[in-house]
Amino acid sequence: MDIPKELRDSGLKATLPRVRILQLFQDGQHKHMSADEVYLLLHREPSDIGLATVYRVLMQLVDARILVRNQFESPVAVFELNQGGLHDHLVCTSCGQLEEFCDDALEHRQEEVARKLGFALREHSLSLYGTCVRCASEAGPSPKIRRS
Amino acid sequence: MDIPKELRDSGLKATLPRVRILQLFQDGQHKHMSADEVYLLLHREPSDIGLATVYRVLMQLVDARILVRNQFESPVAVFELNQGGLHDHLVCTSCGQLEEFCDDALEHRQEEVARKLGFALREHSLSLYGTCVRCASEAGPSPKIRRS
DNA sequence: CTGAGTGCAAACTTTTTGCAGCATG
DNA sequence: CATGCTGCAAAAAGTTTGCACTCAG
Repeated sequence: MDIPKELRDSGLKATLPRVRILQLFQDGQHKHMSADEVYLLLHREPSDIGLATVYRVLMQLVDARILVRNQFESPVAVFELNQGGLHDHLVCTSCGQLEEFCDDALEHRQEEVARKLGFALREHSLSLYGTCVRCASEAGPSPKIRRS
Repeated sequence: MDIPKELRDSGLKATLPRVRILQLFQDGQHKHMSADEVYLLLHREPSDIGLATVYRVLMQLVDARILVRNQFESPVAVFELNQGGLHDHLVCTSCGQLEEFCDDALEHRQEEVARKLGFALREHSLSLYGTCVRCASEAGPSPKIRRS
């Protein structure tokens, strides 16, 4: 899809930082990125886009519903394309591998629980933490995630 | 339960900061607290417990499985007593009201999904966001949560 | 008594903001 | 060419750490 157009359709000027950042997400190389990771990727080739701009652009893209912000366990926010559905995550606590999934039964049951408690459900965030096959089979996988 | 004993059973000396902090949680007045809230509550009566100590104690209590750390939408970590089960949350995005629940069907289904994707599930974090009855009925409820 | 624990202040990390200049539409 | 956007640097906000002193066991 034409990125400048997509931006303009959302009421944003198609400036270089915005185009480059959105491109990073659409390239699909890295589906989940923190502001910092975006900044580093941008600067793999010379660029003078500032970190503050990265934060501003990410926020605008979230407001424009182009991206979604996730706040897994750590205090760093992580962004990804808003692909409707697919907002649930399964994180390997050994290697950090991240799987996405969308399960209708789960979504359904959540609706039900919320209704039972008198809430109108608007959003949800479900993250499962465990060990992926690869790490489970290895003897002592080095924990890259957090010390907690 | 005897708080000093509970601490010693976990291998922690029963020091004043630890006792007072754990007391705050067991009093049940505030089930969910950030480090900052704990610090403020402690200082409602004169006290020289430092914020750094609050953070250290909270971390130790989490390590000791007495507390659980939650990272809802915002970047602030929120702590609560580890009551086994009951780890899911329903947050009203208008007034901030927080309901806890535990739904076997959901837990079960999560296990299943994880297994299907080849993961050994260890933990999960589910947060539902919506509008509670009270806020839904009011005209324009003031959003106290965050602007995102 | 003695090491674990503490208070304070300073460092760190992540994110936000103020402002003067730049570039898009 | 006007305003929205940007880069930089500085400030916030949340959390962690270094160090000398204190207190629980």
